[in-house]
Amino acid sequence: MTTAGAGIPTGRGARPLSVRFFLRPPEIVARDLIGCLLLVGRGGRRVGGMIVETEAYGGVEDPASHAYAFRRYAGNASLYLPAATWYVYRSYGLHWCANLTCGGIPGSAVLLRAIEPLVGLRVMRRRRGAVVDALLANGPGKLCQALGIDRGFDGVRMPASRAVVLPRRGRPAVEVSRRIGITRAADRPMRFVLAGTRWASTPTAPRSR
DNA sequence: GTATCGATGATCT
DNA sequence: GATCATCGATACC
Repeated sequence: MTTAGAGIPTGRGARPLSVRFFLRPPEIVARDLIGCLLLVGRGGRRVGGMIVETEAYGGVEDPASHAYAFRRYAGNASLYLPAATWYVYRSYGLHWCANLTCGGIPGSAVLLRAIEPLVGLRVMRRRRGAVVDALLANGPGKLCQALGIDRGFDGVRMPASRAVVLPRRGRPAVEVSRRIGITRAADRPMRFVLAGTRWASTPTAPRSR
């Protein structure tokens, strides 16, 4: 079997995460996604890496969620689709942010915030421009740019040929902190970071806004 | 290393 | 017209 570093299986022996994996509350899914391998694209253009930072959004019960109080508009329809569906939206008018929907709470999802780049480094470097590898995918907008995730992924259910998540080995140490860049429900401990990683957006709890 | 600030424009009200 | 689940540059420690 081939690996992509850190003992992560990338070859034929690895099965993608099942839909059942995502049929749980977003905090559980967000924590368990840390250490998993995200792969996007096929063949020579396949890119990806180990998930090192996520945030949980509690759907209709979470004031910070786009689905809070059952809000519905054209752009957030995917949040209400079944678990393991991509919800991709535009942030600040120019960046993309990628989520995977969860079960337990309607409209709940996990925001993918950072990966350790492992597969397709040349492609990711080209997409991101001349930046150091530490800045390739250490933020939700940068992650989407490096992986080529855009609106075309919105509403697509996992696993799909265009993207898969492979399980991790073991139980990595995960640190919990406040979510980044939000004002409502900012105190909730719903951000998850692989302990000791240098690939997350910020190593410690972020500033409060 | 951490904090602050302005650009940015699609999306929503 | 207001609002950002951001980014990158800059200033400072």
